[in-house]
Amino acid sequence: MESRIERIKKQLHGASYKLTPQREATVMVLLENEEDHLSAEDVFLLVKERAPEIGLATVYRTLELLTELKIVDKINFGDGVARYDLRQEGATRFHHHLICIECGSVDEIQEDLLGEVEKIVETRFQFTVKDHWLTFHGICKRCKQKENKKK
Amino acid sequence: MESRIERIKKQLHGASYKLTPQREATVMVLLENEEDHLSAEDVFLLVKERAPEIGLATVYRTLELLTELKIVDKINFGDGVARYDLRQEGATRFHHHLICIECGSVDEIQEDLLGEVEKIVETRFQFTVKDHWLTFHGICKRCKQKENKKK
DNA sequence: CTAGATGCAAACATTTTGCATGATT
DNA sequence: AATCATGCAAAATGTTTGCATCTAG
Repeated sequence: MESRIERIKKQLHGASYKLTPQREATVMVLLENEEDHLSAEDVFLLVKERAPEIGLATVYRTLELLTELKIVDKINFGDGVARYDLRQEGATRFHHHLICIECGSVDEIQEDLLGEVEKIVETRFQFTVKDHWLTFHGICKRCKQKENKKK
Repeated sequence: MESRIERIKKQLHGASYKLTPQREATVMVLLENEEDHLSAEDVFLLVKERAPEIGLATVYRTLELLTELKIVDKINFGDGVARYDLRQEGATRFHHHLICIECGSVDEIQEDLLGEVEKIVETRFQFTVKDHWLTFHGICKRCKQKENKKK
């Protein structure tokens, strides 16, 4: 069984990009922090732990590369910082996010909830959907529980 | 019949903000370009036409204010620039966008297509939805017509 | 009259780029 | 060996802030 990291490496190779230690370390960091939504700076600091000589510019260049190859998605939650999120293997659409306006947590929804909605968009607006970006703002489960305990 | 601009002015007043000529000019520009998705710089240049002494910082401060009052929404389509979009009067949710990956056009969908999806999120993830942000990437009607003509 | 708003310039934060050096295929 | 990738520093971009001045209420 081939591991996820190996497949990503092959993807890089396949697109005729060199497999440098810096790129490898960056991919590893992304895999190990799949739950998080790391900024370039975050990735830089984590990569630095295992490859201290790496420069921030290289991280930016690698993340751009991975975005191009659709291995990661670049997201922007409104603060001025770009974050990078691994795409599920084989997924044709980006996953959804739940952002809590109380605690700032970001949860992911892997299921695609937009099948019907995309059909409507395709027929009613004659727009061929290639990808989607859906984010909900609201109150998360955990904060609601906290609220209830107070009462 | 009260005009939209007057109601916005009252909202400003109501929140005890002063109604300066600069703020008025900024709101006018937003109303006159409701279809567009103007950046702060865009707004600045347009406001400058009618109030040449205005400074960019004031535009930023006004746009922040209007965002706070939910008169406009601050959006980020992935390029590093924040754009500002008037919210429909009385709308509790932000409207959706269709971004064409061919020509870069941004169309708006005012109808709320997410009623059912929000219900699922509320029950399945116990997340109370306050607002949503939905963007589709794909090929717009116009670009598809151009494609067909070529054949 | 006074709190709040403005314009300007400087500061900030993030991201991009130029270039000489270094490493991968 | 040749091409592509890297690190560093400088530059570019977009946004925010400090402060003296001004103005709407």
